[in-house]
Formats: sequence, structure tokens, C-alpha cells
Amino acid sequence: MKSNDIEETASLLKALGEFNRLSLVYKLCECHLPQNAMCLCDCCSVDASVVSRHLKTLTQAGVVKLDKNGRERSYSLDRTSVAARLRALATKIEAEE
Amino acid sequence: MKSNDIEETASLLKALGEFNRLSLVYKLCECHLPQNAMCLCDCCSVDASVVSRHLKTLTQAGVVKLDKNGRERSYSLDRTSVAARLRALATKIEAEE
DNA sequence: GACACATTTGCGCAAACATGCAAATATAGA
DNA sequence: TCTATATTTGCATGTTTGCGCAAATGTGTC
Repeated sequence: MKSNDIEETASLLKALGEFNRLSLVYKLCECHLPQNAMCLCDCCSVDASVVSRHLKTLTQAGVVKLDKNGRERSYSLDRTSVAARLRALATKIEAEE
Repeated sequence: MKSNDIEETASLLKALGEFNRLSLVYKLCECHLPQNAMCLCDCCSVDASVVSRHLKTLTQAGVVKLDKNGRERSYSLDRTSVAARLRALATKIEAEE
């Protein structure tokens, strides 16, 4: 197992492993359409700046995708990628190599 | 989504989302038989006390199971449980509810 | 009991992190 | 250009966390 792979997976899990960030992810989960940050503020009672920072963290970890359309800045889950990475980890853990 | 569920899932991901802890998990992954902590020290170059603490964290998160047999203290992955929980999260994230 | 070995715990430290507030920035619309 | 709104960033703060070392604890063996 390469060190880089471990680091990469750890980053994903760390990004997801914080209460407010995971709440954001679940909130995005329920949204068919991309959401702007203000809308996402509702799900966790923290300052907008905190939400902004959490969304940045999630974006850097590849959990969330950002679409900029002029003033509109909308976030959406990268569902397939995240699901695939979690499943890959599950498969690895399950297998006795 | 209940707050407790989020907290519980976040705990699992947080436990896995640290480089040395994830290294321990991968190491345990490759072991057919339960391992003692000293053996696990090899995979990450940190003090034994640190490994002990990480293993405790992983145990509390339900990632690892501890068997005490006299002096022997051996750790093993709770493969099915962890895999199931990761897959459940993957499924949830993938689904547009 | 004395010893060796494995593991945990107490302590201190430095780095990372989550947070709120205020100021700065960006952008659409009047 | 001016304004209103959305978002980011700088700063300060309190908390958490990972770490190493040394001491303590547990447990089998002599």
C-alpha cells in the first residue's frame, strides 16, 4: 500500500469525519439540484464563514463540486466518485489478502 | 437524518481519517490472524504508546476488536461491520432521495 | 518474590482545527 | 456608479489532537 494512497484516502475520510461537514453532505444528499451556500447554512447553526470554509474543505477532498455561474455559486455532491471511493475502501477492508 | 446517526458515522470516519490509524487498519487488513500491538508498531514509525492510543481509538469506533488472552492482546479488524457501514454511507450518498 | 516483556497512562508540547466576528471582495441589478 | 446580497479572508481564541518520554500497570516465567 503506497503512502500516497493512504494519505489520499485519509483526506477523504477526514473531510467527511466532522459533524458539521457531514451534516452539509447529508443536506446536499437530499437536494436534486445544486445548492448555494446560504441555503446550506440552515442545516448547521454556524456562521456563514464557517460553512464557506467547510465547503472549501469538502471541495478540496473531492466530495463536493462547485459551479460558478456569475453571482450564483452552487454546490453539489460528487455522488458517484465519493460512493466509489467508499466502496473501494469497504472492499479492501473486507478482503483477506 | 438524526443528529446521533450523523455523530456516529462521523466518529467512524474520523477514526479512519488519520494517516497512522489508517495505516494500522491496512496493516491489519493484510493479516489473517489477529496481531498484537508490537507487531503493528512496524507499519508506522511512532512510539508504542502512540500505537496503543490509536488502537484504542479504533476500538472505540468499532473498527477493531480486541481479544485478551492472558498476556496476549491481539487486535483484529471488524471487517464485515466496517465494510457494511461504509457501504451504507456510499448508498446513501449515491441516492437522490 | 524477582524479572522480563507488552501495554497503558500521565504529562507536556506543538500543530491543527473549528468557530465567530469584522473587513474585504465579487457580482447582479437599479 | 451605487447598492444590496453572497461569499471569502484575516485575525483572535479556545479546543482538540498527535506525539514522545518516562513511569505505572499487568502478566507470564524463573
